[in-house]
Amino acid sequence: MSGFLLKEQKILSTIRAIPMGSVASYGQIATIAGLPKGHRLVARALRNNPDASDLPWYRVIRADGYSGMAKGSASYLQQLASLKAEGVLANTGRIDMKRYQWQPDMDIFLFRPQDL
DNA sequence: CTGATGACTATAG
DNA sequence: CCTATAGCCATCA
Repeated sequence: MSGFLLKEQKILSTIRAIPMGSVASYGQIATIAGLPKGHRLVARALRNNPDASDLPWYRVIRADGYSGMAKGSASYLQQLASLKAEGVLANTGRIDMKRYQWQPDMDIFLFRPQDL
């Protein structure tokens, strides 16, 4: 058994937590899953589970706001269609991360002077 | 063991 | 806006 499988489950769980109408970057998913340097693992986890049910894989995009899929591929087209259906895809074909990037309860990341 | 690869990213010019 | 580069880590030849 590889420890990677456990990480993979955490990654998939995190992706399942992305709310409708929001998107997350590979690096963001990795960080939330407890793998700050695991962006590559997120990509691998998705590649290993292309048909996992209950997995909104299309909400995972690149940090620059574009799809990571090969342009023109079936997955690429499906991802764009799904994102457009949720109303997060701009006419330019690029996602406005400032507006639609998933913002979970960030309290744990905020600077809290009273804790120092 | 070594080097290449990938549904990636941040930074620099 | 663009390209180049280093860093990343599991997997494969």
